[in-house]
Amino acid sequence: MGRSPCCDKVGLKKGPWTPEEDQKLLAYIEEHGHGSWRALPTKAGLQRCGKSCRLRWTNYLRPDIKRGKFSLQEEQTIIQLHALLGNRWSAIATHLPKRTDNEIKNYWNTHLKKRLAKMGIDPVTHKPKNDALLSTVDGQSKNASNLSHMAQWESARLEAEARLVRESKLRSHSSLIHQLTSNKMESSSSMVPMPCAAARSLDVFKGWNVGGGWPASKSSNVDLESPTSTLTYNSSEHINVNASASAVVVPPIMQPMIEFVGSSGSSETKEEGDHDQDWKSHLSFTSGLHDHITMSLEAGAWTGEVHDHHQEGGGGGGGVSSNVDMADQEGFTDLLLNNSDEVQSLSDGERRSRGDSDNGGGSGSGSGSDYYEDNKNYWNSILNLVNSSPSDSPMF
DNA sequence: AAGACTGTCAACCGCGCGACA
DNA sequence: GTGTCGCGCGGTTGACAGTCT
Repeated sequence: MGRSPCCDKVGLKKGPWTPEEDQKLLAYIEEHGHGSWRALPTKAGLQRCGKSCRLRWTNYLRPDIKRGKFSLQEEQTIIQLHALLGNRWSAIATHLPKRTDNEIKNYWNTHLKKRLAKMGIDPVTHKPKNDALLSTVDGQSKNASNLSHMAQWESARLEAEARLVRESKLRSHSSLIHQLTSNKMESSSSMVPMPCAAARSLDVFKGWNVGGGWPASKSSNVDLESPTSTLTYNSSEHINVNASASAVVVPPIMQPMIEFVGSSGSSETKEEGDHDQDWKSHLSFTSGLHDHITMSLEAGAWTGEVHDHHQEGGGGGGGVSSNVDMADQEGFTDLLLNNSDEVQSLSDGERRSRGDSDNGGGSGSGSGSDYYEDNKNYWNSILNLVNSSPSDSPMF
């Protein structure tokens, strides 16, 4: 279709890679590492541009790539992270080890997007399509806005994680090559370990969830700076992350001060039913306009309010417990992942009540409540996903 | 059997960003 | 401060295989 050449140089090969080319590239990288991608093709004796080589390596030849069908768990992860991050495939890929961003992107476009659309869920907003209008009515827009703030912050945080993982991968590349050459014949048993940075960054994130949790901001020195990306978290177990350079990209409109107010210090997911009574948490965001927006998750319901930032006190200590009623999550994942035809055959109301049926049943008295419930389940499941570190997850 | 249609996925392209001189 | 280079990301394309008519 008359594409313009990707490289200035004429005579470079394009199109599908031959096994011989693969072998050359593989052999060269195993021996020397990729170094400069631009210089690689000539050194490796390939008639390709460096970009093409890089793509071939990262998307196909790399040894730490898992191919084949996506598991249900992986599908769920992709959907949830996409709700949070949008089309940031590389960031999503960092949470799916052994999957490439290209593969995830393809899978989303060919499978998941269609499935969501088929179910009447907007694959972009991840909301039921007819809720898009409802959401602008009354106070719901406020909630939507608050949730959007959460998403922005989470997005920034996950980007930072992604960067850390990438940097770590670079650092560990030489050891990967070494491992490659020494374990060449051991094939899949010699998988590349998860980069340590991932664990480290997720440790940071566990600060959201760990016992003791996030202390109140003023008394305990919770400090999230942007754009220098210094995150300091002082508590009995001091966690101090200085994600230097540009690791955290916080949207300029939002410099978040996260403040958790919880009644329990337990990090463990409470048994179903417990959380309704004895846990609550607040997520507080401080916007550039000094509005203090508090998201409260009390007794299983999201509420939102805006305070004058300067009048806000320190808040009590204790940890957040962003635990999620697993039944809620199941409702969510059922909706997304189970037999779509069956779900499709249900009316919207039926679908909602199905998804929420585990949640006390009679909550869906009106569309507004439904909206609350939908959002609650949806974001609960996302928070749960993000809160569970890869090391805790069965898939990592 | 053959052509049309659809789904899948590897690969390409353009753009933006960071590093460096 | 500016220009250049190299890299990575996300969007898009096109070849191929499978399915339908």
